[in-house]
Amino acid sequence: MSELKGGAAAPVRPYIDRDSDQPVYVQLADILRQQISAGAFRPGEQLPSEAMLVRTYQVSPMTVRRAINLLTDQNVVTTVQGRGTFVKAVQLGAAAFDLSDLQAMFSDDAVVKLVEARFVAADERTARKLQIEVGEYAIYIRRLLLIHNEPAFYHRGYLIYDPTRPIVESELEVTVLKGLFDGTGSPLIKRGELSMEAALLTEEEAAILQVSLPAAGWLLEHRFFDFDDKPVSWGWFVCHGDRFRLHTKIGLE
Amino acid sequence: MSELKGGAAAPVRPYIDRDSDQPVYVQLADILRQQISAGAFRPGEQLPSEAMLVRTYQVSPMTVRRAINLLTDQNVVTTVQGRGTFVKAVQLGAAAFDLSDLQAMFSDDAVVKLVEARFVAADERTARKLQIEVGEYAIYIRRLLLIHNEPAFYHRGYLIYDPTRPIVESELEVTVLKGLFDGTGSPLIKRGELSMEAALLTEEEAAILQVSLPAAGWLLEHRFFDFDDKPVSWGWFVCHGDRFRLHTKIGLE
DNA sequence: AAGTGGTCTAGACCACTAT
DNA sequence: TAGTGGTCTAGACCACTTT
Repeated sequence: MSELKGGAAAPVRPYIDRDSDQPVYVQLADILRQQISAGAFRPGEQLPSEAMLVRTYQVSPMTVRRAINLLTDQNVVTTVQGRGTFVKAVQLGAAAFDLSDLQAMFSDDAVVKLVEARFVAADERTARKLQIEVGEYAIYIRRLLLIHNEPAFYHRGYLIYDPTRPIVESELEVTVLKGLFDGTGSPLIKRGELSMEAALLTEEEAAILQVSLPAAGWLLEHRFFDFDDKPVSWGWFVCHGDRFRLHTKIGLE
Repeated sequence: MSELKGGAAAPVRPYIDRDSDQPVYVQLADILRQQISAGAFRPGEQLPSEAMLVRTYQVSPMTVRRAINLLTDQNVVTTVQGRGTFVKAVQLGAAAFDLSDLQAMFSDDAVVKLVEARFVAADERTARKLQIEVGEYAIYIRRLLLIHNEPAFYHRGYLIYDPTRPIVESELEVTVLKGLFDGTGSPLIKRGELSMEAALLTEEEAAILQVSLPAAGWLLEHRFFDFDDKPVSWGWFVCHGDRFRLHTKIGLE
């Protein structure tokens, strides 16, 4: 009867199913999101008040609150105290690219080949980044990450050399690179700074990645700190531009 | 007495200030985060149970819940029903780069110069992307974004031509580009797909951006959909690799 | 004054995990 | 069985905005 379009049933029904395995607040958020998506509330427009939603859907104020909070977290609506809840317009600046695609590549058929590992005396920049003295020793490592036997990532980095902390040995292993992505890595690391750049590959980088020049690539610079807030490593992942893209979506659906 | 290190006072006190303007749940989350950051709970270790926190800090279960939820949202802890709450290890794969840096550039001293706008017959790829027929007309626009009078972004794109919807005129304006970033843009757009690539600039791109070849740059491809889920535009922002970097942090602090 | 979102309570009940 | 997180209630009180 109410099937306006003769297709599949609507994925979200406009009422709360008390026996569902989905929490009520998730159901309510889904209902509202679906209504916004269908155009019932346009960007800039006001949603029904929380009190109204409480009456409409017969749930407690706290549950409505949680549903609305979900939508604010998802960048779908904004709330203004004393005024109401409003639908947000799509915002390019809110787009976020995460490294899960990269993570997927690592969990694949990945093999790390250690190209070089040696002690080096820190130059001015390295010393500053690792917060050590110029001329102090650090460990310089170069590694190549092969995926399906093809060179995919070239990693160079400096590691703090501290005989009292056995972080160095483990850092050389494959597992650490993987662990960095999936969170099974060293519990000694407290935080990290990352920055990403698009740049021309150097001759060395192109040679080791087996691409011909000129070529563009990603440079992912990273620095990690321990729980004393002291740097433990600084380096770059380099990857040919053709080898991956970052993807994301904004808005609804 | 309890000043172990004779420095500044600790920024977060290990108790709840009922008169603070910060909500209790935020204060509690801060306390726990600070304790984790200080090494009181290491990655993998278990936090005190919620019941324990209720007793310790004299707050209601719901308030503890909100504090813990904050920390899970911030990727600091994970909860496992029936087992407990555990500190997360730093996870590279969870790193997310957002375009707020880019947004900042747009809100600066930005001027859009319309380079070209004309009707084109859609080729196979354009037709597919805009979900129109091959040979149907679309609008092709090229724009240059100047920041402090320097060419910064080169934007090319195809727009749906639909006389019934006056989206075209407004799309040509500066405000739309800005609005896309800050969310004041068209309320007609429901969602978008974005993808980012590192690539060599073409001769045309390099010329218009006034850089010499070879050069590497960012390609930000975007496609936007209206509330009928029909594509309204498809295009790319191109930018010289030196002109910006993406930054982010993972872990605590 | 009336209406809005924001916080917080003090419990109840449930689902899951360990022992 | 005891302990854990997860949901939900039915209100109270507050801060803010609009009329």
